[in-house]
Amino acid sequence: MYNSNGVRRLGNKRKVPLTVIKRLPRYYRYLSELFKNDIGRISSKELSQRMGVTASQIRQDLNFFGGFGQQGYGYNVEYLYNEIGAILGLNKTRKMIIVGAGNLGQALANYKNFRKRGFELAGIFDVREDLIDKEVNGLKIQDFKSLEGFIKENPVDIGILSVPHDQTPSVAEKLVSCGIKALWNFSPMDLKLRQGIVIENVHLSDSLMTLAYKLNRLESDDINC
Amino acid sequence: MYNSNGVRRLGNKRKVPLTVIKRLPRYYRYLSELFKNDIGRISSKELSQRMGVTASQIRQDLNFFGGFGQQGYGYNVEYLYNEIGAILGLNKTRKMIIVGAGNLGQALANYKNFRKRGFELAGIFDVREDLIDKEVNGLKIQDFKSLEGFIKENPVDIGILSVPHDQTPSVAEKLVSCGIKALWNFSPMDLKLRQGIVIENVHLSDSLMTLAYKLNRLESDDINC
DNA sequence: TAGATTGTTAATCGATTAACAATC
DNA sequence: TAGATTGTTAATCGATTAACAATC
Repeated sequence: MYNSNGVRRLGNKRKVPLTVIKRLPRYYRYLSELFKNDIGRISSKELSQRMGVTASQIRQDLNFFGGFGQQGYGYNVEYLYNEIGAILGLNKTRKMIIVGAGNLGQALANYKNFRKRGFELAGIFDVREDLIDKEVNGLKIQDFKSLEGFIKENPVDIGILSVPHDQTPSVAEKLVSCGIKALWNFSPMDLKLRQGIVIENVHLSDSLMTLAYKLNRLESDDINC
Repeated sequence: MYNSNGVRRLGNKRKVPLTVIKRLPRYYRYLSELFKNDIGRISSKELSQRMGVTASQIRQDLNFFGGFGQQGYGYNVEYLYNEIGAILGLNKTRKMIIVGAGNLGQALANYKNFRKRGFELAGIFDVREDLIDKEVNGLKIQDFKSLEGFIKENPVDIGILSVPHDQTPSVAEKLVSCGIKALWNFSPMDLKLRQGIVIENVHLSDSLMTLAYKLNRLESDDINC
């Protein structure tokens, strides 16, 4: 089903652009803060000022998913917070495993916020003998060899890849062959995604390089201007 | 100085959009791979196929910074690699400190790739008594109280914030008051940036929520289509 | 030279902002 | 009711893609 611009529609709705989706977690964070501070309602204008975006953009973004506000009133904070959570799928629990129990893997395993949002760590795996059986946040690191068996016994939604660079493709392949459909990739390498697999790449070094660029420009502006 | 579209120009050049800048590290990674594999030259077409973007976009992006190619030949891999590195500022060493030596802070401290790109870790700080004096990647974790004195003795370019959520604003303020102009922020909170300070936020939970959204949509597409 | 491929301008596409009728 | 603020359409802006003359 296509609209007049040739854009695919899902059911009755336009396909939501990725730019919009990436803003949802940010709205969610701000609404969470408002809710914590017992603020019951908010207008797009007020929220736009807090967030440093336009009110138009907020209303446009939300209306991809439905009309959550009320003319003359604005938005009910708790309601909108829950709705965005539901859109993001935070109302259903997602089981995760970590592959690669080095520093980063262990740091992620200890991250408390995930569980709060409905993400549950089910297992941690590594190939390194000295790490196997070590306990991290209440879970014993398991031998990577037992991964396949584990996934057969325990359904897993999300695979977290915190393995060294050169092992990323093969580990990703393994996870996908075990039926995992979502990969959260921390290696500085883009994973080729096949149909039916979703991926989020977290390229820390890209972010640091971007920061270096900004700093450079800042310094040269100081000199020139 | 402004061009016909009213866009500010820097010297003779248009201001480079952030979207373009964020793509530079990715070009840099791909060129690094090509260089490692002894590939001496590449055309925008060939590179576009490897990266899954259009050749037009590559040529447009590069031409914000200058003409690095040659008609009929393409781009010299080593030259372009070095040029992009220079644009990103990777040819000058940047001193960094980490504030917050929890799991994430320690993971970052152990990250080997940073040094390779010219980022040098100069210090790690925390308030926790049990962490102070612990050695991480050859550096002793220092008392947060000694931060100010340390920065006076040792010039620092980049401050890495891996402290708990609620301490982020005050620590950021402290770093800025000590003269640090670039912050790499890992807390799930946007830092308000004042004039003359540059920030990169790494919101891990935002990325995970985006992944959850994609997974949801994937599953509902499976059912509907 | 002929073929290849850039740098750059023009055309298209998509995303953001503005405006306002609808309505709480 | 009058004022406020949404949902939505229209206008603008910016980013991407296409096209091609320049030239190696």
